[in-house]
Amino acid sequence: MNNTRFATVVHILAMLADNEGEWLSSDWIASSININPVMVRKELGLLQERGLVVTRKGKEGGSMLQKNSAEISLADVYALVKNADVLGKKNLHTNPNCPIGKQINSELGGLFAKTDGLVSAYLQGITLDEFVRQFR
Amino acid sequence: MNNTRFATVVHILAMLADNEGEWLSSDWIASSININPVMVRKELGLLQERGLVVTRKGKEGGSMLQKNSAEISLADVYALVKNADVLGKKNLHTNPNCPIGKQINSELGGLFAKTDGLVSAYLQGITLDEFVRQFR
DNA sequence: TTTAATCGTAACAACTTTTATTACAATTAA
DNA sequence: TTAATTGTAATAAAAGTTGTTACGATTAAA
Repeated sequence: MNNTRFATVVHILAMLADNEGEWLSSDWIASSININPVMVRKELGLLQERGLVVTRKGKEGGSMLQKNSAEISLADVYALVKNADVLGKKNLHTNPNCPIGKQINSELGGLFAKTDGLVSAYLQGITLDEFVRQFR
Repeated sequence: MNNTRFATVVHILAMLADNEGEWLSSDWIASSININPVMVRKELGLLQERGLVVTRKGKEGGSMLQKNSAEISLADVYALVKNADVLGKKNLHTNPNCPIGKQINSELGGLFAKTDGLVSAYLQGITLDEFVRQFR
């Protein structure tokens, strides 16, 4: 991946986990990451959809974790931000008249899936709680 | 990763492995992938630097494998095309006055390195020979 | 009831990365 | 000498990423 979304979402969740029971505003979180608060709100929207955080609008609004931080894994974050396979994209339009071109995408498909599975399984074993505990 | 370079380089190597001892032109290889031959030549240049292929210029020129396909692993390909970590980029400029902002990049650094290592180790165990053998 | 803070979201701009393409000098086998 | 090929620069086009502004809707508190 060539973006900062995983790092951003982990940062957001780490802030929430470190301030359990408090409504943190997107502005406040953004100022720790040093990015635009709109970017934070976009990610928070996805985190809400997945039931990981709950958000309250209006004055004194903000977000907090909806689940215990021991019940959130980094694989949840990965699934949220994943928009490409670990090994990248296939070349669509390979030549069907070439033996290699004809079959390679099916072979690459299997390889890509296994590689992604490996990463997800690894991240599944790391909870937000464990990750944040390192900060203390 | 959000590009096709891994798929492209594997395709190139698969073609060369499937035609051992023959000089394949970048045009010929490109026509199987259905991309521009210049893209193929760029990747071939990197493969040469790493001693994986040898290229001959001029008429009847082209490329062939320099190593046995059983001595080339997909980790070699990954190392060649890798330009970002599996989990993406860190947010540089995090707030040093925030306990999370201050430490998160060091924590993420460890996580990113372990994840990348996992992928490389997996790919290390797959040779080009094995991969190409699937086509037969 | 009013005010002020906050979210949600659209719209757009700026920047970076990726891919495609053209062109041509240098090289080499026939 | 010719024709095919590589190497590479230059540039353009497309796609992806990040930053920013703006503003309506919502909500707690004064």
